[in-house]
Amino acid sequence: MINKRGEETRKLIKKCACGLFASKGFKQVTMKDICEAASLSRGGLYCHYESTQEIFKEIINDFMSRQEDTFSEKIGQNIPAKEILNEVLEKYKAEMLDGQASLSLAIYEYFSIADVSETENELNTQYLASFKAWKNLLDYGIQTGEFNPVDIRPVFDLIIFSYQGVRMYSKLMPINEEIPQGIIEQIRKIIVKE
Amino acid sequence: MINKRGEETRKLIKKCACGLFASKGFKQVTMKDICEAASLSRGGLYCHYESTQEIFKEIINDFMSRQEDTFSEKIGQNIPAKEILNEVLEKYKAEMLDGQASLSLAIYEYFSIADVSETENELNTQYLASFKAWKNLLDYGIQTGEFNPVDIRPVFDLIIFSYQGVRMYSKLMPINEEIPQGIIEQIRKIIVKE
Amino acid sequence: MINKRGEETRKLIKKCACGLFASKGFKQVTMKDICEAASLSRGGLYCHYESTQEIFKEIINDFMSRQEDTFSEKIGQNIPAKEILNEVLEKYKAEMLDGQASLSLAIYEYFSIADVSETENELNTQYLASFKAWKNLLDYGIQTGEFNPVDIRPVFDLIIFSYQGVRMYSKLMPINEEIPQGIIEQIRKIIVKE
Amino acid sequence: MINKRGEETRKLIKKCACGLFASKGFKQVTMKDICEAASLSRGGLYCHYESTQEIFKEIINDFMSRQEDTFSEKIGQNIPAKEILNEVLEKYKAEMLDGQASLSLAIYEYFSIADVSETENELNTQYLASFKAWKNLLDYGIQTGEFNPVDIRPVFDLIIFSYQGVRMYSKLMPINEEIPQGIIEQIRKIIVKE
DNA sequence: TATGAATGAGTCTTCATTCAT
DNA sequence: AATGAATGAAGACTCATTCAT
Repeated sequence: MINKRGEETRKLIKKCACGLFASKGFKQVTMKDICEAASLSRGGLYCHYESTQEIFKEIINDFMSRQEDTFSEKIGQNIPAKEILNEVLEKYKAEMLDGQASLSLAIYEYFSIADVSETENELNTQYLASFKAWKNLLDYGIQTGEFNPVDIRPVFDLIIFSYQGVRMYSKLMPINEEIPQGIIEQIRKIIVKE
Repeated sequence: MINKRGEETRKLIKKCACGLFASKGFKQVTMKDICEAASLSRGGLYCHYESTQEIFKEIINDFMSRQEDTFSEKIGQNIPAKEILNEVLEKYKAEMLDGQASLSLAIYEYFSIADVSETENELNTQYLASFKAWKNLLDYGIQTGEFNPVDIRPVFDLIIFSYQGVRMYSKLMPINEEIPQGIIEQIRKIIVKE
Repeated sequence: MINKRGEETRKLIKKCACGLFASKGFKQVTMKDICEAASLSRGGLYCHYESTQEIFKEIINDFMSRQEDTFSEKIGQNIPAKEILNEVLEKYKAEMLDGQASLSLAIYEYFSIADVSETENELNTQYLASFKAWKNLLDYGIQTGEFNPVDIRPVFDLIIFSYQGVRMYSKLMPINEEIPQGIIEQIRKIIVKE
Repeated sequence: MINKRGEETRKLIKKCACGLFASKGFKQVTMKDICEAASLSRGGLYCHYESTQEIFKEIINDFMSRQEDTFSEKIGQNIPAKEILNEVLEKYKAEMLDGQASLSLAIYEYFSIADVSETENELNTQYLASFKAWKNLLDYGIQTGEFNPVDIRPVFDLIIFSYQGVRMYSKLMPINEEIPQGIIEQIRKIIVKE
């Protein structure tokens, strides 16, 4: 209760900062930008965060903690693998198209700062978590006979990196709907039987 | 040649700057960094280039002009499509692994700076040039019966974006040889008959 | 006593601040440092003191009011002059050695701030008070025949300034016991007969 | 020749900074103060010096390198010890009176900054050098029979620390001529025969 | 061409100080 | 009395950029 006001300010800061990071990348955003966006004084911002890194990290953590392994839940409900796959591919497609809202560039910049990447390779962690989820889905689909018996790891890599590649480029050149559409169809072809 | 020495200095500047861009990205490199790396005085550097943007642009242009459509030459020599494909995939694989030398991050940063991307979308140009080359190769292979009659555009997208995705990540997390290897094999499977 | 708790807090603040002043000097200590040292909030500290100057002044005043003319009391008890002298010289020696606890540097800094030294020259007041005490002692010793008939003022100056000089240096370079020991022996030689 | 302009600027900076340090102490002087005093822009000052510490250090070094052991030269010329002593004591007296021009406070502050005093205890070095010079003089005077056979070290300490003590106080309270005069006479009495 | 001194703007960061609670 | 969020000013530092030489 006592720090309710503080918590709200922090949320506001993160919200404003998130918009800035999405549109400008990581390095291009300064503490000054953020305090202006949040209508806070210089010192006021420093009450809550010491640096853009700290703010960004918190945004990323909030975001990642919201990411759950939705596959396993659906697998437990015996939803057909094909259906789960379609759903996630549609989601990926939408994200590939939404270049402006994406933090991709900021994330890449952030993780390319030396001392960050040394300590905690959260990107790798996220990659592994994502792999685990996909492996579950593919194993499940193969077992139910809906999917081809593909090599899971390379197929996953193909999916994830083409997805990331497009997300990145979507901020830099016009990506029309055909590109993500074409990519997810290729992926479906590889995975789904027939 | 009165400006021979000048040309050499420019080359030196580009070489030094290129190393900096590859390791630090675009924004993180300052004119000061470059003149220190090239052992030039502040004013000396400004005799040749006005900004980091100008230097970077020239580096990129040099690089792109070196990229030629090597496929068409080989196709003209009737080299088997499979062989040409293998060669380029091996090259891609090597590049995916060599994170440090890659300008990926710098390129993304550079093109994400608003006023640049407005004027001249060189990235899109490069994408289209690359597509043209691959289309030639795939058409050729399909015609000779070596390749499956794939949908050219989506297959190309899958190749190029997964390649770019890995290149980006190779600067941010450990990419072992399996990943590129797995990806190019998947691609081969899609393209090559049997 | 309604402000008992307030008085305790003030004492705590002074105690913590005193440690900071002794180790860091005057200017180097901020209100922020003090509230952290005293585990008080910013606003909490301001309830009691307006500035570091105010705190420091109170510390100094407390300290000075504790300094009483102990000589005159002892003289009244007819304690031999030699004995009184020995006692005070031993005390001085101990203080010269205890560089860390000394507020010397902070005092110098504090009094060298223009607007302070203009108004109230407490340092001079203290000097004069100290002189008065020593004059009593030396007169007494000379009268009892224990001391040489020295020129009181210059001898006092020699004592007090060499004492202050060593105290200052004891914070800045290693002062071993020999230095204060040698100094007080020289002083004794000057003062005490034979 | 090439950096003549630069060298002059450095001298100007040191001159202006020296005045500021003498009147305000060390910590109270900011880079901003110095560039204003020297009519230089912020960046211009940073071209030459990185910090007030660096400037101060250079001032001190310049000053110390000007300090030579003038005693030994005069001893070599067989100038009477008494005369040499008188000369140096007069010099000390003048310095004790000139509180405003003195860097004492600044020096004390500077050397009380932790990381400085750790590495290089120049104050101690200076103390030892000064002792060596005085030892030569006193030995010489004792040998010629002009001086009493005093204990050299404690007498030196008495001289040097009372001198330093007065210099310090001369910035903080009114020091009239009597004080230094009285002190040097006491010292003379101790040292000189009769 | 090349040097390096100088400028000035921009950002970072730290605090004294205030104020609603 | 006490909290801690917020303000705003001061100072540090870094660079892009210019210019006399």
